[in-house]
Amino acid sequence: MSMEIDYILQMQQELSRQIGMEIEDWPDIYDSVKVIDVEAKHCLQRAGEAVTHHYFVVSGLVRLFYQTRNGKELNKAFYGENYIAGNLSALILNDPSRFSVETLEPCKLIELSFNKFRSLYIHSPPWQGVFNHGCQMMLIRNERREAELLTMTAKQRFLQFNRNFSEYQGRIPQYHIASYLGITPEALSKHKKQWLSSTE
Amino acid sequence: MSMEIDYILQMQQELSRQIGMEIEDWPDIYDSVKVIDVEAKHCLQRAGEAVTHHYFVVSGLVRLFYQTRNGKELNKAFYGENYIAGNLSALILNDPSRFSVETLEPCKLIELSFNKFRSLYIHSPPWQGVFNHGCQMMLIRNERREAELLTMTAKQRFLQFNRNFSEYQGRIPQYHIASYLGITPEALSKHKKQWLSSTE
DNA sequence: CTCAGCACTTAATCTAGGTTAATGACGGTG
DNA sequence: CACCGTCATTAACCTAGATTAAGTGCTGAG
Repeated sequence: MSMEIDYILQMQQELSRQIGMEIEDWPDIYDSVKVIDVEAKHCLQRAGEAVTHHYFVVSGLVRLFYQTRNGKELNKAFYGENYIAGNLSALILNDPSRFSVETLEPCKLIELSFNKFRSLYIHSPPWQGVFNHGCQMMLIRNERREAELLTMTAKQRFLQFNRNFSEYQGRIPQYHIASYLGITPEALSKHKKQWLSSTE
Repeated sequence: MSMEIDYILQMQQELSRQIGMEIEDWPDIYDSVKVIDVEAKHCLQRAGEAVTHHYFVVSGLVRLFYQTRNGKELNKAFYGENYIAGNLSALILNDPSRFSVETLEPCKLIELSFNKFRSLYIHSPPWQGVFNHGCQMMLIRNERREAELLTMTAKQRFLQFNRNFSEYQGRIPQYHIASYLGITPEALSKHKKQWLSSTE
């Protein structure tokens, strides 16, 4: 249990750092937070269902993905250590989730109650800061992604991916990378060598 | 000049309505705002250049678009009456604009100084509200767009476009619609009838 | 050790949409 | 009126990536 508190303090420090302000007075949230360990390939959230939790990643790696009507999965993002795999659009709109969330590795996560966070981000200044900063970062990220999907070829997106996600180098299976790029695993396998060897 | 004030009041009312709060104490901004009329196809912002203004659309229609290195333009969004064609990512990152802005029709615009808005959104509660709400709406919009680009075919995106932008029905030339969808005008022209006639 | 399952590769074929280029249909202007 | 520029259409051909279908290699459970 004292371990749990350590993780929560680590999260609060890390969030302070990310939003770029020193925060002293985090509200006590021990009652609405749980540190959990889950195996790889564990489903944390299913698209179309109501959101019950956000997840701060203490260790491990998770992916967010959309699903097409014919069952294909398209990866939206990957979140590793010290990031929150949250669902801001669900929080803003109070809608069911547009995407699913699944672990790629065994993970240690801090499970934050969705409803608790809803009241925190309205009433508690530090969490307000986390929320607003989160919205800004998501906006930037999504805009960059929009530009990539519209203006770049699969090859360019692949090279860009390697730069953007170098910190997760080797931890994301190739077929999940393909899915992030919006191409098939076969296409990525076919072109990979050529793409990596060519300049530009 | 009294006309100008009318437009600014209209803008403030409209913004209050959009962010869902009654705001009484808008700061006086008459000195950092200008009501301007511009012809169609007028360039308001060039990608890669520093942002100097945001634009509230009093009447008319503008488009935001990315540019590829080989000169192709990919439309990002269309903004009509009562929307702000702003550049939140530039504001957040203090970076040059990622996209260009151009009028599609003769427009009446309220030109808001970028720097003035930067200080307003930090210090003035109503503009803080506008900024935070704007971030949230952009986040939602961009996420929806990401999902569309990843999971839908050109046909599905076209039908979706007609639903989402029905308010601008007939005001956006077809080649700009194609560009928004991420296909060529020729491809849209070729498939349009079939796409519109088929169910789903 | 063996087998099953999963990630990845390879290759043949198919298709949506791109490219190029020619043709029309307007609408504005001299 | 004739001319031009802009947008839409059409058609012939091309290409990136999808689809399908075998295969390979590794790993982990029995």
